[in-house]
Amino acid sequence: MAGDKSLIKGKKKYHHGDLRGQLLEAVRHLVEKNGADGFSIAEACRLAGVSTAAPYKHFKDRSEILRDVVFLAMGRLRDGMQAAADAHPPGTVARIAALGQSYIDFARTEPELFRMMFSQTDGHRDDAELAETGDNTFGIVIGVVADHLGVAVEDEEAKLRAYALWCFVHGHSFLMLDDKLHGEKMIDEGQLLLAVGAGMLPQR
Amino acid sequence: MAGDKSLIKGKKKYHHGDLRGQLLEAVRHLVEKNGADGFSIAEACRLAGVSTAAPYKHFKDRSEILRDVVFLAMGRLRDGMQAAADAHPPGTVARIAALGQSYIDFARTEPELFRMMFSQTDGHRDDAELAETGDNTFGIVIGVVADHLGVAVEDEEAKLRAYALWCFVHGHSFLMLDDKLHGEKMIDEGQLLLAVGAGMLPQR
DNA sequence: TTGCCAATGTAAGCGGCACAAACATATGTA
DNA sequence: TACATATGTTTGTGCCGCTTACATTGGCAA
Repeated sequence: MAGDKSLIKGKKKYHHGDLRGQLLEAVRHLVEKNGADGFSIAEACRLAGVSTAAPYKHFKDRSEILRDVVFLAMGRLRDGMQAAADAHPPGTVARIAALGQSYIDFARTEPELFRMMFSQTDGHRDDAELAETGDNTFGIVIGVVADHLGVAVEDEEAKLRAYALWCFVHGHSFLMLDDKLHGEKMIDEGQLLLAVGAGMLPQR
Repeated sequence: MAGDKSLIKGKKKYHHGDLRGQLLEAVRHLVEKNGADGFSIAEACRLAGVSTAAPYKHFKDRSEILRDVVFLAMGRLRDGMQAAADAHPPGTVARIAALGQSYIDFARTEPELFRMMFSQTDGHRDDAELAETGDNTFGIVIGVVADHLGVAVEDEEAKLRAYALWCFVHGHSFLMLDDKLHGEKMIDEGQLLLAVGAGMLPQR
């Protein structure tokens, strides 16, 4: 019973236990550390303590590993946004702003992963599961915006405004990550979010 | 004189003539064809008809080649935006919208290159020339927005609105490339641009 | 318990790539 | 004409993605 599941140094077991999960975690960690291009499956294998061929028992190829890492991340983004929205009363502008802030915070906290989620130059553009998760997330935004407008979620203007909000928040996230303003503190993110959430830019 | 500079099949010259330019063009072509990850320097060498070691007489490493490709692209984006703005009278909302449309058109026309311009996970975030070109481009936007507001380009609100516009256009460009709306034709891009350019989203 | 099978690991090797010598050829200029 | 320099090739190294053949393990049926 002593040292049952613990991997005592040197006492490696042939079977890993949860290699799949460990690999996904290792890849996520490496992506965040070295960027989406600056890592290799081989390095993740070293982290997990297995041979470089082991991953191919769990994933078809490198692309599939990345897909799963992205899929997990998209789930976390969605859950975080849902929680952020739930922290404010329905119909309020604050609820809309909190949604956007949650999105931006994710980008700031896990920049390389966030970048990878939207840099899918691979074949994942047609992946049904990924698309569904993304749609669910956008659905949250539409719902919150529709609440604020007092219309049904099918309303075209709710969709339009939700999309415009998404564009704004998405664009700001990337420009921020790329430091396109070179650290200029010219914007009050929270205030701008409130204004955009309310449907207009600040007037003079 | 006959066949002076033309590369007659089999009659290869030892010196290439403009390998640097040809490589940049080859890389640009490959990036647009296969995506930012789906190409190799070696493949570009094959296109240019030289050995895989030749590029290192002109570029320090792969990263520097990509930097230059991106730099050229950023120049074209800037010039295109300037031309688009010049096609409309100063102060008009149409001028603002044309700027944004030019940006979006670039993204649509050269999607992979556009993506690469803003996926710099390499060390190019601190590159002075790149930053300057980007600043110049943003300067165009600020100027056009300031004109419309009737204020100086140093005005904080001009900057703020210009940035908000950039965020929106940038975000829409990426979401469009990633097909996040799955082809849903729910937005009238031109109209939305006009509204955002004027400083507010369409009211019911 | 025993015996076998499927799951899951390793070892070795292939081809491709980025990059580094060392060497070859062309070009411009004294 | 001679030489320095720029620009190309050949050859080689090490890493990586991925494959194939083989080893080990755990679970299940008899």
